[in-house]
Amino acid sequence: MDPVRQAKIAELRRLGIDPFPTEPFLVNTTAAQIFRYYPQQKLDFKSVRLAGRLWRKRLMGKASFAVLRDESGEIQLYFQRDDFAERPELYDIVFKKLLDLGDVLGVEGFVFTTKTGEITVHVQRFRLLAKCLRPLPIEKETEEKTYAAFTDPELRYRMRYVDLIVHLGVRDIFRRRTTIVQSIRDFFNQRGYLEVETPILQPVYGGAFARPFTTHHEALDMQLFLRISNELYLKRLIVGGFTGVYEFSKDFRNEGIDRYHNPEFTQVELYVAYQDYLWMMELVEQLLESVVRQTLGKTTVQYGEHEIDFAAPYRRVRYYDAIESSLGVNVRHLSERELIELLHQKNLPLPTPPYERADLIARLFDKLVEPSLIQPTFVMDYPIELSPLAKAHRTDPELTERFELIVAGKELANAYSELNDPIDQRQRLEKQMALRAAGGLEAMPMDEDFLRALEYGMPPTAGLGLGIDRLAMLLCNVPSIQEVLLFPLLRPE
RNA sequence: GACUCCGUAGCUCAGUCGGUAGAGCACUUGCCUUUUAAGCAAGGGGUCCUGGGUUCGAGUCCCAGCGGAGUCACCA
Repeated sequence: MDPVRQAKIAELRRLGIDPFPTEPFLVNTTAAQIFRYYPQQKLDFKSVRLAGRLWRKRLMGKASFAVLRDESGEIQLYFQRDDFAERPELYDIVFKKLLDLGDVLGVEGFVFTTKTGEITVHVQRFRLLAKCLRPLPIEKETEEKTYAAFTDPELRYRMRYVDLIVHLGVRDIFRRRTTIVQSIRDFFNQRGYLEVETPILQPVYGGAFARPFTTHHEALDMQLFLRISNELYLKRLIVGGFTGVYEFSKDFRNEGIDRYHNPEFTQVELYVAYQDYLWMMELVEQLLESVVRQTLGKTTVQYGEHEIDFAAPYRRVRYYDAIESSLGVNVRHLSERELIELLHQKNLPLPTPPYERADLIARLFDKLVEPSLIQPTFVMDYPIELSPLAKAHRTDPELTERFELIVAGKELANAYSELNDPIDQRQRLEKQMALRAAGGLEAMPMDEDFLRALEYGMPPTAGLGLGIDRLAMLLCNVPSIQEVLLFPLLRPE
């Protein structure tokens, strides 16, 4: 804490001013409302009350200017000594000396326009609502230059409250993120799908392939995992008779951190009975077009150097065709040796063993094809080896009824016609376990309860996972996931 | 995990060839009744990330560590 400011607290108390008063301060307008309505309706602004942080002081002799920043924006304040004739120390001492930038302040007065044309609140009374004991990194801007910008990403994320105070644009990002989530929720609710909550603490993890976080329940003396996915629980609900369920799911993966990955992240997953992945593609197009329109008021979004158009329909391309048109080679029937040769040719390292042919192909796709897909593109019909929870393709048993939606070179959504044959499902999971065991990885117990649920019969179902963080990155035009997470994971201080 | 860059005042940064620690903003004091990056004048403020080493002397050079950013790898 700043000793100068601590001394000011003592001085305020001596003057009978509580630096942290209890009484509420009722506001009746905001900075943005004043700017919007005052020019037409001046009479409505004879007695305004607003609250926010003291953001700038331009002190002069008997009159001074200041700037107040509230949630809606900034507005200039005007103080005159004459207004405080009964207690001049309120102006000379309290306002001029004891109030600091960053203090939370309530003001009362009338709106006017200065000679230079700036809409300003002429303050007649003010009350300190909370003292700010640490100096804020307040930026000063001119047309050419920004002074003292608060830019260190670590500090911004570690002290997000300061970042939010200082950078109005950061608040906009998180408002927009909430708009995105709400418009997805509205879209699903309008169609009658049921929002549910399923366990975050799971005795067996599944539904994706990732290392989990492990924890322990004392009373049951039981190992538990933070979910890496909620897929298997939502499918149990389809077995249970719901025809459409979704969940905004915070998932946890014990893996590396980079600008696309945080150990906890958010997906929305949707499962709809009696539908397939072709139907789901159309739903996703409608969903995204609608969400983007509601969030931005149009269907296009600038992301880095690209303008991306979310208006339906989206291009559709089959997995092997996408690889062929990108590399000029049909890789589907190449031998393992030929695939390794191709990876060498393209200067790509091999995956860590044990790997299958499909893993080599996946590497080609991930490194060479996916990054080139900028406009929303459905890549369909993935190899069966890569998709253990997806139904085999109706016309080609080596493929699955699966699509990923790629936007700006990154996976945004993943969907299947869900595998509902319990015998096939068991075999596929067993094969995955065998592969893990061969790679020396810790064995993952089979989710027997999930298989039991399937044995009771799951209707044919279309399932979708959509990455909320990635969507927010796109619609906010930010290059890293940390910018759309209020509190991204950091090392301890 | 590998590599590259970075770490100096509350914030953003400069610091030459190794020779007394700097600027702007913020802060403190004074003047100023429509200013606006307000201005003018004066002033305070440093574990130069940490620990070693080289040197008469290290913010600067070397080594190690810690932290951050980026690229790659891992994450089917």
